[in-house]
Amino acid sequence: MNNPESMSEDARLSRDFFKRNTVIVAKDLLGKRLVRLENNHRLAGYIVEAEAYRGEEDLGCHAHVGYTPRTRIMYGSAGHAYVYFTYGMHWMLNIVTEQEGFPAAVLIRGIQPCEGLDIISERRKGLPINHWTDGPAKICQAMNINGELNGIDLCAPNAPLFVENGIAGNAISDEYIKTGPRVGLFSVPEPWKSIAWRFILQMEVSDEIIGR
DNA sequence: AGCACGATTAACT
DNA sequence: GTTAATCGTGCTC
Repeated sequence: MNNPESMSEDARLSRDFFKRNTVIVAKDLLGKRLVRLENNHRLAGYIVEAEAYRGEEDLGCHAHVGYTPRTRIMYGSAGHAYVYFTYGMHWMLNIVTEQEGFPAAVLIRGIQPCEGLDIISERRKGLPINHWTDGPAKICQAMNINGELNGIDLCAPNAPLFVENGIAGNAISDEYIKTGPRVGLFSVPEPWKSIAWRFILQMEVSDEIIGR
């Protein structure tokens, strides 16, 4: 990471980035670029909202039930995709974090599209641009992310899905980051229901801001 | 084998 | 603000 070449703004995030405390990773993912390659298309968007789900202790985390076929991926090594199906119709994208054996992941809840807008608009037909990718299942619809990508390594050289260092290694100032309770945990006991592990980027991400 | 519920979304009143 | 859509997962019988 000390090599200037690896700090270029388009560098893919390494496994070391994800292999840290989940709450920190969730916050640090704000402003990074989520990239999806399919066929000859490149779709991308800046991550503007993310949530941390951390360990069996966290009663909001799927892994609170322990190691099952569904939670298996979260127990694996960092930087892998945990894609799951819910409400009978929606896919959700998470990125596995922390040490192997400790189940945790970051849920990607919102992105600001920046590449492949024609395809994204086609897939989100009829809806206004600000509602194309402002929810976890909407991102998966827009980027064609489904169970086939569950368990893939986002740090592999040929990965069809990965995250790029959108802001050239610079952290975003806390004044632009809003925190709050995670969404949708209706029957989860406290303190997990209210813990402020949701992170939202409050500013519009522009090429100027990220120094391109 | 059956059941309750879900890290949601879109359409509607 | 309310609600239907729709099915995998984990738990109980």
